[in-house]
Amino acid sequence: MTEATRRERLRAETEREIRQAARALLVERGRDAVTLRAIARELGITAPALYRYYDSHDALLRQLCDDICADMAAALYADLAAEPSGHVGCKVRAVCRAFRRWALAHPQEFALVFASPRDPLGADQFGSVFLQLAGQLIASNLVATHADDEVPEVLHEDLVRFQQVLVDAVSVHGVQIGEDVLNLGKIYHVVQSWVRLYGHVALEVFGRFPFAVSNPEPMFDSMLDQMLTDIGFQEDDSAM
Amino acid sequence: MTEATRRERLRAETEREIRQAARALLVERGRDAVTLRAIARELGITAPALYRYYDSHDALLRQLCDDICADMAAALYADLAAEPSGHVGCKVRAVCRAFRRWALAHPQEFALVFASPRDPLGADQFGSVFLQLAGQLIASNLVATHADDEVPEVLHEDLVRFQQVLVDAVSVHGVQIGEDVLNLGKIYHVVQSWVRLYGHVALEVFGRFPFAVSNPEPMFDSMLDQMLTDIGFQEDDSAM
DNA sequence: AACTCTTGTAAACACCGTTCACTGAAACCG
DNA sequence: CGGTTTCAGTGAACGGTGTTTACAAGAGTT
Repeated sequence: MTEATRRERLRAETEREIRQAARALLVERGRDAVTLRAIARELGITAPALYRYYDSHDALLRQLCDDICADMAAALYADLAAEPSGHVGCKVRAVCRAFRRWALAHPQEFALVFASPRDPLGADQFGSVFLQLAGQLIASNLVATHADDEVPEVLHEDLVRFQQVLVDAVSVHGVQIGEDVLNLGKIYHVVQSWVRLYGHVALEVFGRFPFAVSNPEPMFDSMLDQMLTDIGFQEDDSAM
Repeated sequence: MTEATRRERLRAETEREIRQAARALLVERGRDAVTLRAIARELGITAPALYRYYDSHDALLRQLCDDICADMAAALYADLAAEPSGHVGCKVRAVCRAFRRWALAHPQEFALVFASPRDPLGADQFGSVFLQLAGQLIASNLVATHADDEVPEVLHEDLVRFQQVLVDAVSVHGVQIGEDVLNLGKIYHVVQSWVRLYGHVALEVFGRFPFAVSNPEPMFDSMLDQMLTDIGFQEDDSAM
């Protein structure tokens, strides 16, 4: 079972503790509290020892981002699995709600991952969750279709690339979908849905709605209904 | 002319320089570079001297936020004034484009103001610009109307409050609008527009689109068209 | 047993926010 | 005018930070 040497096990254990301590500091006392010395203090070692595990404070923060994304993905998949309905619209709704719930429950993590003017992409970061889900769910929605000519011609190039990204992301999980199923009209609405989903959640987490919303949840659900309608799902289960 | 005493003039001048230096540091080297000592160094004074002007580093950062918002508001108003068309849809488009342009040109400022898990509101901060514009522009759009019963009943309470906020914001500028003009359907779409506008801009600034968008501008314009259609403006000038 | 590799330490450097006792000049007042 | 108050700015200090360096000591290898 434990093929690793004793030293490797200890190292892995320490690294786990480092991540755990960093995460706890972020959650409990904010981004600025995630300090090499604070982490080391938590583990009962000295700060320079952490350089045996990470090249710099910044590298550790990047690792923290990856951990957060992985955890969020797990939470989203869990909530998706807990969704009893096989109806695709219900699944999309479940994931979107899970995203909002997660963000509200983890504001510091959300801010770190989703709202830092960082390196170009981070595509493999959080995106993969949504890519896979979006690809699968849309591929399984064979009913409603949009014509490609609904979307401006200037966008075609980018949307075709995104189409490929979706197909690739899904195929990693063994599911094959024809490109004809995932036409540009749908792709466009997926992007628009991500804009609205992210927009609402970020505004709520950062408290940047133009007025104090006493009960944002129905507003979110209402937006979800509109999103699903736009994307081509029937709305007959909008009360769900 | 200069009613102020010599000392008051010097103080005001120094405060101006502090803000200016802080802003330059934020723009050129990021949030973490906005340091009391760095600012003082720039002015040729020592760090503790800054405590004669601000209670703490945090207070200075808050002031910086306010400055940024004021500047952004000025930029938006300027772009609005530069819009030749009297058509309301064109004005809305101009302001939304100006917002995107400003955010892309000032990513650090945008991140500081719009994406920090801060104090509850900050409503008077950036919001006022949009509130006034939204109120005025919508009030002047007497053509298209939405029925109140389009929006879920659960949202009415919040939307009525926002309605009042809009009316107040506009009345500060001397414009009076009847509450019947600003019905709940429109209000709801204003909020939804803010969600999409903020969502797209934040995703673009933070590089968090699910794929590399080579040319986001047409996508933004396309979204604007959809927003304006949803909000009730005619789309006959969508090519503008 | 001798050797290397790895994980930790302690000391140091330069930077940070913040406090405090102080100086010197501007402003005020009798 | 002279004395006094107000106040912007200083220098030293405290505890905190990221990071580098030289060094110790145990684990693994031969």
